[in-house]
Amino acid sequence: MPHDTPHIEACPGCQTPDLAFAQHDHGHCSTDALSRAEALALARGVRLTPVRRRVLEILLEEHKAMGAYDVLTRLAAEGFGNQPPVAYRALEFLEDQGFAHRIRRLNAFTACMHPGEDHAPAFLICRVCDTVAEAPAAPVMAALTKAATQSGFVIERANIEAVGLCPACAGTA
Amino acid sequence: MPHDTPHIEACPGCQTPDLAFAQHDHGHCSTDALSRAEALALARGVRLTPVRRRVLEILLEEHKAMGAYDVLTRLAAEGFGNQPPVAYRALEFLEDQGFAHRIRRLNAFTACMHPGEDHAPAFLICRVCDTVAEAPAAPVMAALTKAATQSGFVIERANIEAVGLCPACAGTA
DNA sequence: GATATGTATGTGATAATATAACATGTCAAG
DNA sequence: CTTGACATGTTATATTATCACATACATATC
Repeated sequence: MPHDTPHIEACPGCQTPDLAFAQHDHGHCSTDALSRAEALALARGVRLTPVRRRVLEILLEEHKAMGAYDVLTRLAAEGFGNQPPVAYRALEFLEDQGFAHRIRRLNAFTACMHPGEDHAPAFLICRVCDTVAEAPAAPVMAALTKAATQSGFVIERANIEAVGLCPACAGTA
Repeated sequence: MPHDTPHIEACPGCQTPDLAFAQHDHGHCSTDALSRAEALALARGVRLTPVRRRVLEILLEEHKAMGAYDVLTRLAAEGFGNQPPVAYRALEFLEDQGFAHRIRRLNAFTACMHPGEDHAPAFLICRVCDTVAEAPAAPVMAALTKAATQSGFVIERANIEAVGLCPACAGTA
């Protein structure tokens, strides 16, 4: 494990969804997520190749969601392929591995801030500044699972996305 | 009110998400939703024009989600316009009025089964038979709102969509 | 080291989804 | 009967996503 200092101590803010909205040491935030992804890939025997790694880095630059074509533009500028499948494949890999999430509402992707932590995330999307935060959604999923179970429905995957105003933008308005 | 017999008595199954999954009097189910929409449109002073009404009828035919282009094909065959905006505008109107819902996961639309009831729906999407059910999501929304509020985030709209197996398809497998 | 095998990437083409912009038509108020 | 607001039609185009096939690269085996 590359984490001799527990994540919770190194970056307390990372435990809360406030993180994305508040000022924080984003450098740590992103390098931590990246090193976690690297460790997980190693452990799982999957390859975090240059394109895949670069896409993750790009997604990690900001707490925003990026469209596949935005990612592709960046990749192309850096000498990777410039056709859509290049971006979509890398993004699909990252999503499969839980290193990134797809935000259906935005037709876009965002880096996972807690790779490997087996979380059921809900996304809080600020419609003003476009910041996307992962909120802890265990209680939300529990309620959803309960409702589904009552109908005999078996949930395999769920996406929970909320659009609204982040603290900063709500304050300004 | 066009509902002298309460909906709950006329169609007990309609109060539960089981509805969409179970055998039921779908004729009642759909004419009821349609007449509710008509009444609401009248009350609100908005116009349920021929195209809009027809799109709602089409969506009401089944408990499935339809893509805008599928709707458009049907409209065109019936003498309405055959360009995408025709379908998208009608669908947008229906969604704005709460007569239909957009399922982001499927890039598709489904009729609302409880128009006017001010519900926060969660959708249960069967990946085998494509049935889409509206589950009561008040507890889910409550949990989500709570999580958001703790971060100072103000939710304006949310979409909650789950993919999995409906009772029938889960039984078969 | 040569080579077979699976996986990853590159590329061209195209499919599927969605919107912009503007012209025309319709309805109801004044 | 005209005006203004809303609705529809149509052309064009933007955006998002996938298919199909060729090439390259890693690693396991001989």
